[in-house]
Amino acid sequence: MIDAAGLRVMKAIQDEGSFTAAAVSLGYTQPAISQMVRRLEQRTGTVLVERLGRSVRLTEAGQVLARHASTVLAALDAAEEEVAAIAGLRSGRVRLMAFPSSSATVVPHALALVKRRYPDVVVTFTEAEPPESLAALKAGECDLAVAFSYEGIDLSEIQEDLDSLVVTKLLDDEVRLALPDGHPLADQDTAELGALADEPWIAGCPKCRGHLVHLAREAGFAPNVAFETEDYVAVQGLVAEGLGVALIPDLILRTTHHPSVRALQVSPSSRREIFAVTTPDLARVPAVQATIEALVEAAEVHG
Amino acid sequence: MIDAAGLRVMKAIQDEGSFTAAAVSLGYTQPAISQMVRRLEQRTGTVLVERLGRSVRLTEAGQVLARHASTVLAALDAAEEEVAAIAGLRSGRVRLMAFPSSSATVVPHALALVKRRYPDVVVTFTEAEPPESLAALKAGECDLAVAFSYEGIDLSEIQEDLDSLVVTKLLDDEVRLALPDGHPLADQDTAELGALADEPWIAGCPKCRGHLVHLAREAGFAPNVAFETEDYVAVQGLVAEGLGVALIPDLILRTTHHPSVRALQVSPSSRREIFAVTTPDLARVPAVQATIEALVEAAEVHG
DNA sequence: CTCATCATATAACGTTCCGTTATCCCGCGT
DNA sequence: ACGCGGGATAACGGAACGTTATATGATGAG
Repeated sequence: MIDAAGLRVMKAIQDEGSFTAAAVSLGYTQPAISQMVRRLEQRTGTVLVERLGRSVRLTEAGQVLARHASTVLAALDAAEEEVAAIAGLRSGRVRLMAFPSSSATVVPHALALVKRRYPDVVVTFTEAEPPESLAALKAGECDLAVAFSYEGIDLSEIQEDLDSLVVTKLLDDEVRLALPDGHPLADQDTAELGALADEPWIAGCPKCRGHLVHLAREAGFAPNVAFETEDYVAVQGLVAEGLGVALIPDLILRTTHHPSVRALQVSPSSRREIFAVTTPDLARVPAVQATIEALVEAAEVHG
Repeated sequence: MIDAAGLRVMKAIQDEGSFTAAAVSLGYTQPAISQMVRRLEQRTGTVLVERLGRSVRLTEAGQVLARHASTVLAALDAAEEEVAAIAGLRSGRVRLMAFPSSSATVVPHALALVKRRYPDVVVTFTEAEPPESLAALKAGECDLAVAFSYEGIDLSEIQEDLDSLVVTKLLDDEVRLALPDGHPLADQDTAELGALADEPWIAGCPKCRGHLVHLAREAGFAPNVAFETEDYVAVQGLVAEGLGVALIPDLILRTTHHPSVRALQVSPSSRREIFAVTTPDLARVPAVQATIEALVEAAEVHG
């Protein structure tokens, strides 16, 4: 019934004292104001201005509208400014979820980049393995996920999700074989997985364990998984003590490498892909875009 | 750029969880909401809603708009309600100016009527003689004036003003001749003015004095004005003491009639007209209308 | 007192906004 | 596989709102 434009006009009339002056101050022509007032008057069913010969003056009802104008216009401006701030990266929030081994390397670097460039953009960060982070993304609990997929295996499995999501490749992460220092193969650069068929294995997260099983099957054996932990420091500790061997992504080894653990190339080589995932809508949010860009740059450094 | 309708839509989407539900709650169709959101998004240059397969969810920027919606809509509703209250006589203010002798009779009665009918309409009241009250009306210092004009004299003089004003006739007020009790003519019902050519005269307000002079001239003499006061109680006191004779409007005599003062009809008879005056714009303001109506009714009682 | 001037009102017109109906497309659940 | 619920899109009509051109009325100066 009554809108912000009407209030703005009434306020201008009160401030300027005439239709013409109000029109100038609002960048309109005089008849525009004249008609606006007439429309307002017939909508509200009241007289809003007194027409004196030379100038005009607001009636009580007109003054009511002019008085409320400030409130409404201020709130409207505030809303506009807040949105503009988000659009202009002077504000904004990104809820990021990443899996543990990325959160030690690429992610902190990217967060630092974002913070340096856009100090007022807040990136909140939660650790989560790919299945949960993607679920959270779809549930609207996060805006951006850093996930991985072992090449050729469950990539196609997630693919069904990925076609409705925006995926940005960050880096390839070589999977290496971790052996204790005194192990017979420890001095080699490369080892075939089949040569370790009889060793006890130490597995990481469920997804990583799945990958191990897959690779082992291709090498012709079913691994004897003696330990299971998501903590790769613990994995390396177990390996160092000679309690088993493990597959460890290179990204982790570059961060924390136990001195008594040898890391060999696996043959045939296996890698996991790490990428940033978000929804098509969120991909167009400036703060999310900025975070993805920072992740890409951080990945180049760590690649 | 951004208007109240847009905010209302964003809030409805947030509250209802889908475009369709929002459309229903606002009484629109679904495409209307869809387009509204699209327009808002391209105007602000930001993504406002995430389209998930089944439902939608607001982005951060969208939430900002939804949050501000309450403020804006509340202020808008408040403004609308206040104006409606004025239109519905549940509120409103009338600044009334009336000349002294009316303020003792018709005006208080009218004010009581207004207060009884519309308890929340406030009528403020200031005493002023016609020239000032009409000036105040044109200066915007009052909304309604109760004025008088002696018939055939300055009526035409004010007429130039009155064609641009709204005049409502209230009543005719007979002008009577006040004589002291023992005066030779005191026992008559009627007296010719010429018979009092040699008496000392007591004049009221400037306008009344003008009327006296005018009537005397027509009767063939120039009155000897011995006293001049705007207070008609004082006038009657002077008359009672035999210090002079006076013309006094009947309206006053009906309120306060000095026991030793005789009031005769004047021949030829003379009356003053009492009317309510306002501007064409103000005449359409409900509270002003109501006050005029009350004045008319009060005048009928006092007529 | 008349005239120039300034301000509002009105008429006529074009554009934009914003709603509608009719339809298509997609994700999801049976 | 199919139906259904929900959003997007196209086409269209009307109302809102701006413009220019012009009339009307009040005011102040010569």
